[in-house]
Amino acid sequence: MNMPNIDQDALEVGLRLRALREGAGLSQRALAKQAGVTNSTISLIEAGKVNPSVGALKRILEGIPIGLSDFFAYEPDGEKTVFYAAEDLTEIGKGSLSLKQVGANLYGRAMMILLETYDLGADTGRVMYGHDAEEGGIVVSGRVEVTVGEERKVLGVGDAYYFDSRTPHRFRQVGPEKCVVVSACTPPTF
Amino acid sequence: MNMPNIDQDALEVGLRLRALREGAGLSQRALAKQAGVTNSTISLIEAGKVNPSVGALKRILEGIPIGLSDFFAYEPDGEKTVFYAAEDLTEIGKGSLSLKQVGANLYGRAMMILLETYDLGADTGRVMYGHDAEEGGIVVSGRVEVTVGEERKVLGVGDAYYFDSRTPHRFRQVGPEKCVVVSACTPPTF
DNA sequence: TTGCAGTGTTGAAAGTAATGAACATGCCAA
DNA sequence: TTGGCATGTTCATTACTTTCAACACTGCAA
Repeated sequence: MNMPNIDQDALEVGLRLRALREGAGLSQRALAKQAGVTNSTISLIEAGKVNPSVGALKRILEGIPIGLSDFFAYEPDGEKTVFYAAEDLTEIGKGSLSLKQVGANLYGRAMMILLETYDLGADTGRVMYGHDAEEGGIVVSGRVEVTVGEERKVLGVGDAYYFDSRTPHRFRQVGPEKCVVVSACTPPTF
Repeated sequence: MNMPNIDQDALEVGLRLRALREGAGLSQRALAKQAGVTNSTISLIEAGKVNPSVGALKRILEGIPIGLSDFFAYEPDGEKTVFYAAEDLTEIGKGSLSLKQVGANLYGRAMMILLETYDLGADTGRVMYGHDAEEGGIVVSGRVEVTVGEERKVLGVGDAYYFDSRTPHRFRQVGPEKCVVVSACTPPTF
């Protein structure tokens, strides 16, 4: 009598919750305590054996923390996507640095692929990512000065880089034309 | 024993569902039939008397149709937001036309405010929005040629426009510098 | 009026999620 | 080994969502 896809949805929710919880470094009991539910509830949800109420899920997600909208932003339909038209890239950039992401979100992905466009004079400033991740890329057009730790180098077309995101790093456009870089990085652990 | 905010959340979900259902022009029974649940379920959810399961809510929303992520994108926390830092604007642009939206979504809003940046040569092409809406804006820098219906005019700094979105319209950057426009438009009715 | 079709609401019963207390397992130290 | 402490899992009970059927109401037509 029950529609079979309910189990499918419940399992999807469960797998996602487990990934997020483990990514946050929390045990079922730790998250349960913070969320005000029992560890059984989380266990059953993660195993896909129940179809949680939105209230329960909301409280649990608050302990991670993540919002319901972001949680559901990863929908099963999206995971089938393989090809992306150029205009379908998700724009996440700000200012003179344009970042176009392949896919609308990172959920379930091991990598984030970016098309980075540095306008003339674009400069990320010195940034220090706190999360444990790695990133690398290849320059497609223009030139960019890359500083990683104590090392500094101007990269041209075809040049590449790869480093640990925890190392302080900086990108600065140089030369007369915009710089385009295709990069990849492991996502921040939730 | 129960936390009082559960009822608050359930009511929030209910009010939102009712607004969306009525906006879609569906009766409780019509939506229930399409979603594979009973009208009682929808009635109780909308009244905030129950805390629906995600499976039930997902099936119901599919009949509207709207996804869970979009449904929850309107969160009570978000409605308090009044000020937005420049870098917090939501980038929704594509290609040489950058669109930065004030706020992450339109739910509960009567208007969408955009910061539009047209790169050199940027051109929207002739567009025809099917929904009943109105839009207007003021040029902040640069120059843009605007075509609305049979009328065409080049707007400079301080110039403005206002028209019905259903009228075919086109924006094309002209002159030696990028063009920046602050615009507003009424959102598509859900 | 009467009947009919539509609307949303409300009861008791059926079905299911959440609880609380067990259980099994693995790891580390004494 | 033994104990202790953490992990995730399972089961019967409790609590709640969902259903089914009935209800009250409105508008419209015969």
